[in-house]
Amino acid sequence: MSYNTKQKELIMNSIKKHRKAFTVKDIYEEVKEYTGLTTVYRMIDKLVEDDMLTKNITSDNVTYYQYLEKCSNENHFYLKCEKCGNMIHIDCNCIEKLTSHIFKKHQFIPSKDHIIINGICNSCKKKGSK
Amino acid sequence: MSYNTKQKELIMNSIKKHRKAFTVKDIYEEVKEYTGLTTVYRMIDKLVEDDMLTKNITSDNVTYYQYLEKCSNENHFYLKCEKCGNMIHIDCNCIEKLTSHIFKKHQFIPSKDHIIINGICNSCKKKGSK
DNA sequence: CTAAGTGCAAAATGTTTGCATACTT
DNA sequence: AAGTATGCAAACATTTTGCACTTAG
Repeated sequence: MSYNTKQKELIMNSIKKHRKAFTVKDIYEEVKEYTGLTTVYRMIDKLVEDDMLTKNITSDNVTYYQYLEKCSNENHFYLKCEKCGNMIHIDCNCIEKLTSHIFKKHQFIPSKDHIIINGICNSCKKKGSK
Repeated sequence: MSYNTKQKELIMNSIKKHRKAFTVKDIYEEVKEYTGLTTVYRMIDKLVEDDMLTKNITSDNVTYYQYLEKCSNENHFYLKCEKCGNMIHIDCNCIEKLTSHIFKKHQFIPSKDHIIINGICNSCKKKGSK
């Protein structure tokens, strides 16, 4: 049903190395000697389908992916910095409070896999305002 | 510094009519008799810069814009349905609780303009699971 | 041997840019 | 008149598709 290939292994290794906030290009650059761009796209698409990666597109149209570790708890809550693009994983029950509130009071099922709050991270804040 | 034109007025009217979850195409379709696509892009870009619109790109690469009303309070909190694409505006202090927590405990400045939680809305939930 | 995977080139899509023209003020 | 806005066509970037070829099992 699914074959193991050198290309898949290469791409998977590259993804695991980057883990967070990588682009298709990032991966392709690392594997292009042995793998075509199409294959990278196809594999990343499948990983997103299989919930191994999250896909985020910034307001300037750059698509970032992030490798989802199989966490022990189901919190996948990220603070995403609008300046540097970094996604900071937060393990805090504050998000559970919010999601259960949303579910109960607003009749909406928040997606637990990846809740993302945009903003400015601490180090970008320090670097000063634009 | 800025001139008033028929095109701007047309585009602005169309945006205000749609208000939420519209695409460049949606607007263009409405004004194309009198306005070119480039102008629509340029105007929407400017409105985003000026914080009159928010820009969101879904995981299948569709760019939606949303007109930000000048609300009395500064809550711009949306629940975005991953199925139907609808963005539901929520006026509830739960979000302030969360943002002040994030600010205090996680040294991160959440963007107040548009906080979006993804998930499944009530009517899509009722329609059954895929 | 067969199904799955690959990779090229081409197509499709969405967005931006250069430039000549037209419009506002 | 001067600065701004417009719109076409072309450029661009990213992603997808068709198809012949290769590879894993």
